[in-house]
Amino acid sequence: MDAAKTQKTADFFKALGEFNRLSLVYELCRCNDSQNAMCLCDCCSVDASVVSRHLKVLAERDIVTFDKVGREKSYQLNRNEVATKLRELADLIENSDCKRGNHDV
Amino acid sequence: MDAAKTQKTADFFKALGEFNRLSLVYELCRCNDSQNAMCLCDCCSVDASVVSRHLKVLAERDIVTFDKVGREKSYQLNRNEVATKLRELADLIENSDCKRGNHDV
DNA sequence: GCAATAGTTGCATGATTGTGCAACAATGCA
DNA sequence: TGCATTGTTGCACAATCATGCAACTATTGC
Repeated sequence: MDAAKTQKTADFFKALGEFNRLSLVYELCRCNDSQNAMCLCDCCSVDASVVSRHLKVLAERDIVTFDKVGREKSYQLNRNEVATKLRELADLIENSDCKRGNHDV
Repeated sequence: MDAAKTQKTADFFKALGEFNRLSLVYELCRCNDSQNAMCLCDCCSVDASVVSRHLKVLAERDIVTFDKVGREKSYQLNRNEVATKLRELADLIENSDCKRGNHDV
């Protein structure tokens, strides 16, 4: 596991590791339809600028994606990507150890 | 999803979302045997006090557990707990949406 | 008892981060 | 064209956090 990859994984977790950002993820998780930023503001009681910045972080980590339509940005949860990453780490943690010779995952 | 639970999950991710802490997790992941703190110091080039504090954070989140034997503390990764938590969120993210009526996970 | 080893804690510090407000750009609508 | 709506960005500020050092406790071994 090289340092760059470790850093990237840490950044992924860090993005999920903040209350309001995780609330946004849950909100997007609940609704199958994509939501615009103003709608997402309602789920966490902070300024719109804060939501904007949080969504930017989530998008940078590929946790959410968005389509720009007119003046609105429509966000949706990147379900496959996020679930896959979480399962990858779960598998690594559960299965890799010295005895099985799995040193380098 | 109530706020307290969301906060707890966020704290779990935050604990994994820091480079040196994640490196410690990977290090414990690689070796099936439990490792003492001084041994774990080698995997990230920071002061022993820093490692001590990081391990404390990981233990508070149930990511690692330890046995105290004499003056040494022997750490091991809480594989089941961590893998289960990661898979739970993966399942939630992949499966829950309004259409399936799964609002409240 | 004394020195060495393992680990923790207090303190100071620099960096990062979350936040609100105000100003701004861009788009839609009347 | 004028105005409302959506969203972003600059700025300031407070809080959190990662870190190193030094001092400390506790245990082991001589």
